[in-house]
Amino acid sequence: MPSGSPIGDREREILTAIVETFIATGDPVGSRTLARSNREGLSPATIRNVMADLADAGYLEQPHTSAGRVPSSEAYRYYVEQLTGKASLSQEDQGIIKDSLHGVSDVQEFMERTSHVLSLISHNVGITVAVGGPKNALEHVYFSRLGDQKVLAVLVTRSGLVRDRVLRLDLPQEDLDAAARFINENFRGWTMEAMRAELARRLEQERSEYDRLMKSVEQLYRQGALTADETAQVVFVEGASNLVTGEQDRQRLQELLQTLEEKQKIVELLGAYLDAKQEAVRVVIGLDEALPSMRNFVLIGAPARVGDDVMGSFAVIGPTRIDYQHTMTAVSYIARLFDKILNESE
Amino acid sequence: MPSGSPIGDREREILTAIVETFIATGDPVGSRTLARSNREGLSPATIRNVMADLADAGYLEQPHTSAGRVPSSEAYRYYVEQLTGKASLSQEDQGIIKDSLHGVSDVQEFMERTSHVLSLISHNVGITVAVGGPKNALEHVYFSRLGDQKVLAVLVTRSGLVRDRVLRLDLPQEDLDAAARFINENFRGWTMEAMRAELARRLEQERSEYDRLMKSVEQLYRQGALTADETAQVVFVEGASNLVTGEQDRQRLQELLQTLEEKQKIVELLGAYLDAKQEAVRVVIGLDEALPSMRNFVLIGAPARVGDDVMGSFAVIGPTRIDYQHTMTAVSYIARLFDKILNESE
DNA sequence: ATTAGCATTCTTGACCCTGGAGTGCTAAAG
DNA sequence: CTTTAGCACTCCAGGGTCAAGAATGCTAAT
Repeated sequence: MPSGSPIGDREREILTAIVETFIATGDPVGSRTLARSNREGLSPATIRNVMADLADAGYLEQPHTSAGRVPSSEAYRYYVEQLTGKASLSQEDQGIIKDSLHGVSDVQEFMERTSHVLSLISHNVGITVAVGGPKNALEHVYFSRLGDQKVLAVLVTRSGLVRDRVLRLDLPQEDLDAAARFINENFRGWTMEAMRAELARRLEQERSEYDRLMKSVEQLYRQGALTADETAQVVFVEGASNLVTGEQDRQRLQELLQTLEEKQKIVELLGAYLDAKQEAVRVVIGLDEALPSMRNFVLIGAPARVGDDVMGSFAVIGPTRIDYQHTMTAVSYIARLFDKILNESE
Repeated sequence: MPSGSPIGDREREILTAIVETFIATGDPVGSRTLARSNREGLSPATIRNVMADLADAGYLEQPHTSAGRVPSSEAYRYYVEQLTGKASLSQEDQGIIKDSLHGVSDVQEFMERTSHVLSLISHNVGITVAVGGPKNALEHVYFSRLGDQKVLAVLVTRSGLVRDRVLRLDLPQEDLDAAARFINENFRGWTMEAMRAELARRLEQERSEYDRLMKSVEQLYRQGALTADETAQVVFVEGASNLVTGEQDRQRLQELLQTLEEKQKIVELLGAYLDAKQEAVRVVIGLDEALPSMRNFVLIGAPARVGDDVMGSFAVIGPTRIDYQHTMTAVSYIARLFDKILNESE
């Protein structure tokens, strides 16, 4: 054992070889097969020794005594770190993306199509989340009386995310129009966050005055007409059928599909792991910590940003033996494309 | 054989018994089991004779020589017709529905939650489609300049369906506002269809005049800002995980899931079978004619209507051995609830 | 018109067996 | 000290056989 340093040169090489052949074949890999495909002619016995070391160090696991080795989560993490990230997306994939996203210019639609595209080119589950985050710039609001006691509030952000909700309010249309005009004139272009803060301040200040306008605004504000925060997400999950090809048994498969149906959970998952600050693609190995049904599944995702605003996220969920390099470049490509398209369209 | 009349009294009884036990157990049912559970003490041999007749008439099928009989599509159709439709939904199910739909008042949200509810209480796939049909009454439109050459058009129907799209247009905001005011003042409450027709007429008429307002309106109209027709649907498919429990093999399961992911196909399917005119629940047996992957699956659906306007449809898709009675009452209950809730909220 | 009896057919699950792949250890070779 | 060859051992996967069970169709008796 190369005591001390966790992994030496030879170990690294063998480890990546194991990970790669396992990803390719799906079968536990043994010393024999490895020896054959290895560039430097190492004998199976040598490899066996190294493998034993790696197993001790926690990088490999044995399904049972006389089977080959399977990479552990640790191994995948290590493997992913090794990846250069230099690869670029194949012409074919770029073509698929271009075709699907042709002419799209608003966030929602981009997200919807993208989840599909991601599932197509990754052959796994493509997920996108659009959050109406507090950093979004307000384009305008619109209120419309729907019937007795009901008001429809439509809120549009600069990037084209539309959020509508029905409120229980009883205001005449003219008051609604006045309130909308007031907000649009004063706050167009503000971030949701800032707008809400300022609005709260003014409402506080002018509390005493029994201004009709401000009263309407206050009621709307209270009822959440102006929120477009984390709870206002739109989630797209596509390509669940790709999971059937995997080697899970029925039960696990069902649990997986169920989990994917719980959009809320998915949003939390992405939210928890995809840091707004980080630019690049992030790979999360060991999803079962958050979601037990996701044992042996990984998340490859990136935040969706326009300039410095985070509009949501892109992700692929697939088995640990996913094609990391390919998926990572795909996700990253799409994230960059998103920024580019949305930025220029403003 | 009771020659002539397709099915006699005894035949009918035995046929329904077969269908029911097959639905309950999922195994091909043989003469022996049937004889035991049958109220009038008929011997297995007698039953065998009848079964042979029914098989000749095309109501039963044999997986293989020495297995029991399985109902054919014909048998299910016959069985469903026998159903009284008198059953009412259990308290429990009503509770689930009430809880999920509490406080919902707009179509979209109703649809979204309903697809979930349907999948929950049917233990199958729940589907809802909201179409912005031409019969919808216009509540109002709103246009907003998004950036260079881009306009966001928001169209709200009386029932709360919101349709937004981005157009390639270059008009100043004031023109957009004027156009919106014009449309809202003149056409609020009209059906989309009528509004579009009238608008087309007026545009035609006033063609010569180079009215700035009408020019804006025309451009918007041309770009489809005012369409909310069949192509503008929102589809919700929920509960695909329920299919895993079925006895399909991997391949079929995957095909099924893929089909369900193709929302467009689903919409067409519902559209093809759910006639707007019919009031009640409709059961379609033999889905594979339209969608090969849907062999042995049935559709139980009803149009979603508010008054006389069709807003979309509710449906459950499940295996032929679904609980017809239960599912039918559930779908019908929801369809009625939809009408009730949406009607009163207007 | 029913039913009992019987030979026949076909699936299903249990069981056994063998081949192949892989491991770990020991001892020899570099 | 590192590498390798050899070998005994373990375990899974697949194939084959077998017996049990469930139904059937037919014939003959009621």
